[in-house]
Amino acid sequence: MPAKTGEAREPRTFTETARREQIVRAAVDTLAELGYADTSLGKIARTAGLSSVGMISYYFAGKAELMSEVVATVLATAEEIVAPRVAAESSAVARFRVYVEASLEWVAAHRTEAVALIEITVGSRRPERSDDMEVGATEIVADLVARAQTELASRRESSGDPGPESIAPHVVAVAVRGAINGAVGHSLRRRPGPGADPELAAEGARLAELFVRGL
Amino acid sequence: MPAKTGEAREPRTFTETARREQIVRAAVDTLAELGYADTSLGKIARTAGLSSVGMISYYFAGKAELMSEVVATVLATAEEIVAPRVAAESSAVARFRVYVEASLEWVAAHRTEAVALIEITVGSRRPERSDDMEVGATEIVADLVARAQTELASRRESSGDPGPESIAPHVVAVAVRGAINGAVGHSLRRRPGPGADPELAAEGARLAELFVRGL
Amino acid sequence: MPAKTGEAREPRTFTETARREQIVRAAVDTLAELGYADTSLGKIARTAGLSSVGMISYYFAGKAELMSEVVATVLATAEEIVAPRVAAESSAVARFRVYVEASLEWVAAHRTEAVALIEITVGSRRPERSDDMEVGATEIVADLVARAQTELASRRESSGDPGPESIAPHVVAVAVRGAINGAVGHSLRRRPGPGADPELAAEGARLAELFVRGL
Amino acid sequence: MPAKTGEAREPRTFTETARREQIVRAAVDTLAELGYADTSLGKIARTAGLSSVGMISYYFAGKAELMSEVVATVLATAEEIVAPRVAAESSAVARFRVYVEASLEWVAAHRTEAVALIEITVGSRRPERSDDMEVGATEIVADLVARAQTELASRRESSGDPGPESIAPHVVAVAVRGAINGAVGHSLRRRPGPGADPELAAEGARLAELFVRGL
DNA sequence: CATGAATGAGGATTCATTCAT
DNA sequence: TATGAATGAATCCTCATTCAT
Repeated sequence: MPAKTGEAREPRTFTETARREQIVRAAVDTLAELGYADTSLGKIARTAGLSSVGMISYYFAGKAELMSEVVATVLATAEEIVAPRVAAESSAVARFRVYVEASLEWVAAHRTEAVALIEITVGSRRPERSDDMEVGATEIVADLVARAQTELASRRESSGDPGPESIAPHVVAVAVRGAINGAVGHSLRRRPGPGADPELAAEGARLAELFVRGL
Repeated sequence: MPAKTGEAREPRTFTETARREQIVRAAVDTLAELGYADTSLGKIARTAGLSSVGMISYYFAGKAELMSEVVATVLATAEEIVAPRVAAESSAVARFRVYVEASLEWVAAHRTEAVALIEITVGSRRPERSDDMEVGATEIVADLVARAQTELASRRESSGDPGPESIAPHVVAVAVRGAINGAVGHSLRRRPGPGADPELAAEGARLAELFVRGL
Repeated sequence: MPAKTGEAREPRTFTETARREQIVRAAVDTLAELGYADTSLGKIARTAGLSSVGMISYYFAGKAELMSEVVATVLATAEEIVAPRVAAESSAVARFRVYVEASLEWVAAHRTEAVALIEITVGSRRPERSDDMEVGATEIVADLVARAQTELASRRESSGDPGPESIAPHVVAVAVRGAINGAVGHSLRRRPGPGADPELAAEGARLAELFVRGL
Repeated sequence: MPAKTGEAREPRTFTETARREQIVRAAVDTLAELGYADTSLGKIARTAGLSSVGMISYYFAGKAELMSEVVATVLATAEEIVAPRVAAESSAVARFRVYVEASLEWVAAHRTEAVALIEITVGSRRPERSDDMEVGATEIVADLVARAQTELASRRESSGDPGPESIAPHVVAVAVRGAINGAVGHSLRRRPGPGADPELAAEGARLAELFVRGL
């Protein structure tokens, strides 16, 4: 009975950690391939090369916990890529631009993970931390947007150009997040199956430019 | 033996049409409430007030056909709203702007249908006409974008202002579609349950402005 | 989706009623043969001669509902036997005596049902109406005891004999119920397997006499 | 490789004995709390604070052996209390009376153990020594009853009072055992959860009086 | 001594579909 | 037209047991 996660941080043995990772990876693949509705523990077990479905139940307290772990794991890898690149920029506008670019690059390189994330977010009604994730992401973007707008406004002010009125950061943030997710879906429709999509990465700069102009 | 297909256009009697509509409506409600994964024919039947599941099987060849019908029906009502408003505009930029506004207005007024649509699109991997729908919608938007960009370019040319380079219409289109769908998801997270979301409608103009600036 | 019982009194078709009875009967037999812990829907289905376990789920909302139905059904047949015989007596002491005798006669003739009842009562922690049943039965007996004691007291009073102090009706009632259930268990240990136990019926009069003396 | 049997009387090391006791205690608690049907080795292990289920399998040959041990252990403690008190009495009637009182006192003080015992006896059909135990107990009581009846008869004879006919000792014994077990069940229904039930102890004298009158 | 890994069977339940009426 | 009966697969999960370390 190892699992039980969420409550206490029990020490994890090596094999347990390895197995959990293996299962999470298989879950990601299965979600991306079949969609949330057709993803069952049995299919995941088969994908993982496990003989019994019970093995998953042995390492995870239930389907919900597995899905939560998938969300947490995938989000962590995404943040690992995006966050430092954003932090490295010195101007607010650059930070916003890099967020969009880096997000699309991550999504291009980890399309499978991105699809899995979206599947869980949309497919599952019970909030398994995935709602929080989209909410959290949107708030982060809204903050980036607000700062970029302030920066732009002060630049214009010094040049005597009033410029157009700012669009509510929150609206821009929702649009940005939607555009990123939409790009993933579009990519999957254009080029089904697993693997990266270089075209997607190339869209990053253009998408960033699109939104920067809109600020 | 009525239904059975979506291909052969058999004449439909009155009660048959009524029943199908009733079932489709129940399917939409159920999808929006429970999500694709938890939507079963049984649940739909209960929502519809039908005592037997067999009734659905009687009018629809299978779950897939019902889902296809849901997609088709919902899409039709959306187009009914958006298309004429777009057509009524005289300039290409106005048409693009109105597309975004009208889309968000429809989505605000028919949130349940919009959610059902997204659920089917994302939740199920078997293409039940919903992929075609998103592909088609994106193409339409791309066309609107391209024409608006041309119009803007010719205006600038006549004023001697070269202006910034245009962003690939296709990229903009994907972003627009994604932003619209994202707004729906966000609205649902912000205000769960059925019913319209006025806040959503109010975002339309701002979202449109955002993208027009980006053109 | 016929079942759903407990909430509304839906009309029952003939086959449905018949099937439910068949399943309840099989459940009683299985409970008596294997004990609560080893009684599964699968075993019940096999006993009932049903090919699929799903059939039970089709007619009962769940295992709990089936168990409740078993309790209700068995209790009803017991009451049908015992209640009128008790009511037919004119004196309170006779009513108490007949309650014990009739109870043991029912238990002797329907040993299987009696065992099933005890199995559910003891084996299941969630109160599926079976706790209420034992509580209710005990209260009824306590009432019979109290009235019989009053009657005996008034008889003694008229003869000038004070007699011994009365034992709390509630204690007697618990003892009576326990003795009846204990007799069932003992009978099963003495003569395992299904079928009636005439010896048990014969014990009724003696058991009744035992408790009447104790009043 | 210690346990493995209940037959061979291998010498037990200290830790082994301690572990077995710990597990048995946990089994008793779990049985009383969840009932036989919901008691699994896993639950017992958790109750015992053991991290692995395998630990139980290491010390007991199987679930059956553990249950047998539970029965044996609990019975031993009960006998330890009841037997000497019975033996201390000089008259047969007093011995019978004290048996009932002491039994209820033990049951009141060790309600958890008593419930566990009943759970195993009733819940499981495979005779795990628990049948023998109830059979044996009944025989002991029957003997006490017979001797008490003889004693009473000889007393009456010397006073010239024929008195009522004796009730078969065996019937009385079954009733007594049933009443004791019934009192436990009733106590649990009245006051769920673990811990002693003083009310139960108080019933002992009244229950004893009830049966003595009946002799 | 003790643990954790692994397995395979069996648990209840839900579901889409077919069929007879 | 419509209903309810029936089926069998598939779902998630729990369990007792065995095994290697």
